[in-house]
Amino acid sequence: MSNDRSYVAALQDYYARHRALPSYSSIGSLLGLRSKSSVAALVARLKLAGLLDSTPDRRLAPTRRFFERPLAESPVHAGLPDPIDDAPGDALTIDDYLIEHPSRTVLVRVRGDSMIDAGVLDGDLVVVEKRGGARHGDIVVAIVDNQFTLKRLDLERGRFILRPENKAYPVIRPEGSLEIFGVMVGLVRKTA
Amino acid sequence: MSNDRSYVAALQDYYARHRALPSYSSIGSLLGLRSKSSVAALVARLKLAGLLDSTPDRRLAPTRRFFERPLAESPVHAGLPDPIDDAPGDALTIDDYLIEHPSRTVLVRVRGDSMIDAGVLDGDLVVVEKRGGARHGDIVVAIVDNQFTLKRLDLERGRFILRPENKAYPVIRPEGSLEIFGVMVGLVRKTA
DNA sequence: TGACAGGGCGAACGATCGTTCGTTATTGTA
DNA sequence: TACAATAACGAACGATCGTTCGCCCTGTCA
Repeated sequence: MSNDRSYVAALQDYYARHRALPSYSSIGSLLGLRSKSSVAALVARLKLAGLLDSTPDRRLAPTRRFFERPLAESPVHAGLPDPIDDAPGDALTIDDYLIEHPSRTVLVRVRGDSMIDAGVLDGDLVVVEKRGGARHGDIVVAIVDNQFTLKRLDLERGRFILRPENKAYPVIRPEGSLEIFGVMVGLVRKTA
Repeated sequence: MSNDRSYVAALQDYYARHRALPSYSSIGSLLGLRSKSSVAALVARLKLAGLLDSTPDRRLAPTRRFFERPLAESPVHAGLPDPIDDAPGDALTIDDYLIEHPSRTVLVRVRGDSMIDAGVLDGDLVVVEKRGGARHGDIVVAIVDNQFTLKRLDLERGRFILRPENKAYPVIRPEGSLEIFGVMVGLVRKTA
């Protein structure tokens, strides 16, 4: 029922505070349900609604939908979309949005404007997933002359080249093998 | 031991996949520890390191630190690729980095390429701080014809105008007052 | 070389978990 | 009014939880 809405809200608050879901009995006292079976029924409903899920070891876990914000009309400008609804909507945090494999992901500060035509500016942070296997077309962090460099990986006559996205810079044609540090999977910029 | 590092990595990946931490025995089989007491010792170490925490009902929960990503600040890099290892360089969460005032901050999806020369591409997420007071030079989200639009706020003969960062688009000269929704303070892009 | 500390093992334990089942109260519909 | 569906209760149960304890390796270092 629509009572469930407020229950979900309480669970969302709890999760936001602790980054974990409580146990059934804790849910109970949290929501004012005295019986664990009521909680079990609620959980079943929420699983059906696609808000909750179970991990492989049968622990309760929120789904992506759990984090979606409810549609709220902007009080001032009728008919105006609340911009948060245009947001990814399925991510609690930006980190979660950008980082799929935390253990393999690092942030690298961009120096220079050699990728400016790809919308990568000096000072930006690039989200890099460390892996060897990159495909042409990817923007990669390569190791050239013992230095990190961010370039577009491309293919030229069957050989990999590193192409800057700025006509003022030359294409890099590595001799021998090309060492790929990782692949750019995202970008973060802080303005002022 | 620095073995803990790989343990943490596995836990981070697990959490990224399920948005919940596994139980002790699951942690055990996940990490190759056959005894729950080994897991308990590990958990104690990680709590001491400030990576894990307990909820009021004694459930395991990650701390903010758990989500931090290493930041490779210097492009200069001598040894083999692993800036992760205890690099004095700091670590940060992207949310903390970008969002100073959570309650006033909102994400807006960019549509179109009118700001491409400012490195803002179609599909990017713009971090917007809701406030009326903007200064010329700021990139702002304005409300024009009941629609959000992202433009550079500029001054022309004492009047505010909205300047796209793309020569193919016209400058917007609002008649009457100009309604500012908020100021862009950051940008997030997810790359395939 | 011997002591020691760190990390892991394995068994045992009480506490808590989530499930199940039968019951009750309320509500909307036939 | 009768009936079905919904939401909650409360008790009981086996399973799993996290803790604790003692023991065993394996490096390190004086």
